[in-house]
Amino acid sequence: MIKKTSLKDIAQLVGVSTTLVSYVLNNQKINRINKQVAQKIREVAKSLNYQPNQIAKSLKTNRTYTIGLVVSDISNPFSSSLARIVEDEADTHNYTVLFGSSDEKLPKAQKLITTLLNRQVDGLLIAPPEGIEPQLAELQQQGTPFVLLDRYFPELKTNYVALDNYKAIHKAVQHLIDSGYRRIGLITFQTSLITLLDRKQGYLSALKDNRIPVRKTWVKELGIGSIEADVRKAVTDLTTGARPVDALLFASNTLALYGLQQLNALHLSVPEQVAVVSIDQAESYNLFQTPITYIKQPLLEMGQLATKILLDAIKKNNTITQANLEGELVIHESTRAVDRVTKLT
Amino acid sequence: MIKKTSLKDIAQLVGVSTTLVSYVLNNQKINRINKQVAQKIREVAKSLNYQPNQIAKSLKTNRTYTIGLVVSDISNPFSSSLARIVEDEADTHNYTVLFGSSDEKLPKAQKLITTLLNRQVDGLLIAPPEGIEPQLAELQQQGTPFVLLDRYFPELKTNYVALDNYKAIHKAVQHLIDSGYRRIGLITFQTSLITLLDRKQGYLSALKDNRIPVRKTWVKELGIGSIEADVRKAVTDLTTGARPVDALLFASNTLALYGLQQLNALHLSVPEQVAVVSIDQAESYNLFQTPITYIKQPLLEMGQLATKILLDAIKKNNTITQANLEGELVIHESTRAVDRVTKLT
DNA sequence: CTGAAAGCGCTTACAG
DNA sequence: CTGAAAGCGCTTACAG
Repeated sequence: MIKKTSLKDIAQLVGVSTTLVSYVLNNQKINRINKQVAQKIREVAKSLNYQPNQIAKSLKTNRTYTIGLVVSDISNPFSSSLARIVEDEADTHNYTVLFGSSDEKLPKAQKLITTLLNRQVDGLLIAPPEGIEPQLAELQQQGTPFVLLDRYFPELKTNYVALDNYKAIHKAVQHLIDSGYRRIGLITFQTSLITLLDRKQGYLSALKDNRIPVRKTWVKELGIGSIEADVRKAVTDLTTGARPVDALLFASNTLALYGLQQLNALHLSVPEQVAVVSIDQAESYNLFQTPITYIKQPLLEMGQLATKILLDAIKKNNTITQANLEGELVIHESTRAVDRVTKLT
Repeated sequence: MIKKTSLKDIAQLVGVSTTLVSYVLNNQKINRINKQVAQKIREVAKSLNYQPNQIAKSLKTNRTYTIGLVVSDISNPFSSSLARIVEDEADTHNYTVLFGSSDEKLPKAQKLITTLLNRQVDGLLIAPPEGIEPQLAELQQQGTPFVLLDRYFPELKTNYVALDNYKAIHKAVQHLIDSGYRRIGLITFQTSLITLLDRKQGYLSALKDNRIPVRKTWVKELGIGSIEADVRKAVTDLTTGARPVDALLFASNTLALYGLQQLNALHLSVPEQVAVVSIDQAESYNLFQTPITYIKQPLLEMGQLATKILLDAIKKNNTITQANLEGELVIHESTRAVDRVTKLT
């Protein structure tokens, strides 16, 4: 690697101190620097194609202009869409993004956070897995700026930006009921994350509000592990028993992706035999036989807001911001009201 | 932010020099250091929860253990899948990944590369847009390690890892022909990138090899811009004219995604009315009415190999590695041989 | 208007 | 077996 030009090189060539070069190239105290000298410095810097060493700058200023992004899996469309939004928003403020995937595993997430902090990121954007609370509390104590994304912990007073899950799901279930569906199945993950608890709660209370008794068998809570197989089984169980459900609610895009495949495999028509609602859009839903009704997460707003809150926090704004954004129910063909007679065939 | 503990803090507490602390914590010259002292240093480091400042280390060692990843758009499944693989492979070697999206735009890509280099990344993984050649040549001249991903420039002698596009598409078209299809449309991008030129070439020569005259109208080369609308129009044009094609080949996953939607909209059945092959898999194809035959890019191999080559290059290995990996044709229902009579209905 | 000097938190060749 | 010291490439308070 050829040696890059440094401030010193420029200083020597122009015959001034590095101090001056630094001031000029950073546009500081520019009003009391000799115009000619400044001009000359700029010229030489340009001709040598000077690029500041951000690392050296960081060591001195304690700012890296880098933020860390911890997602569950960057290859998941939810994460990667968010990553793109964060990237763009960060870029506006001259920040760069270092990322990592936790796979929802606590040790991985912990290690990731430590690694990113050793890299001296100025702050963190975290989609936290279960059990990370103690480490978050520690970050908070150390004064490390961070914002939680998508999930949060009610017992922790931290910045976060998430969907108003309760309301979103309540709305979705109400819509199903309004369209004439009564036997509504929910496929979700088994977890203590507030996100999914709220989703379940929204489902339960929407049923209750409409005086529809809930059946335990309608709710399938899957463990992590063999997700695809589990979803397929859950869909089969719910749709092909003696008293099948007439509508299915998927609590995440991954669940929906596999669930829809299974509906295809079972040759069930949507919504005639079973209506479908998914939380989280995915471009791919458009390939399905029937356009899917889904809860649209305000990803753009989530990503931008979270990034802004983080950058504010980095600038020593000490307020705590907690946002539960409203999801939009996008109604498509998959929840069309279906004639009861037809439906029972 | 509370001050983090530094080497100096530990040194003072233990009553030794920072030199010694550094050696111990980095396991260097450990055989000639007093065991007791070493032990004590480790204890204190632990009790103070010492975390090395990677930035300071980097300034001295000229190694950041960070690589830059320039993709076209991190929210595209191709990019994000690759990003995940790169992340994992990099992590194995204690490297972290800084990423950015170029949107296939030259100025964005240039700025990104500069930014990443100012961050002193040890090397770059780049999915290069058209026109970036001069900057790549410059990087090469400066001795900055980099590996091109997915695309490359024949006139530039650089490391790269890409698909053997010519062969892959040739194979796909041959398969269509073997299944009885003769009027094969290609939907691709208008570009000078070798990747897509090779794909087109593979298509043309497969037809030629089978003595099928090529019609210009069968090849749709779309500009960047309103991709979705253009794809939809291209699909409509190709499938609904007086002499429609009997098979469609999509040259990228984005093209296929929109194209399949349009086939749905046109109520065309696959493969009865038109067969479909796509380059690049996407989990989402599984939602389509008919499972899609596609060319499977060896993403895992691509990402891992590219990362390994880069890390080798960073370690001053001066060989140049160029890999054109073979794609696998995964045959599904969408290219099933269809009875000619049925097909013409 | 300009520069010498200290210092950010590390590493490491060198001396003892 | 251990430490003083230089230095990585910057920034910036201070002096003049």
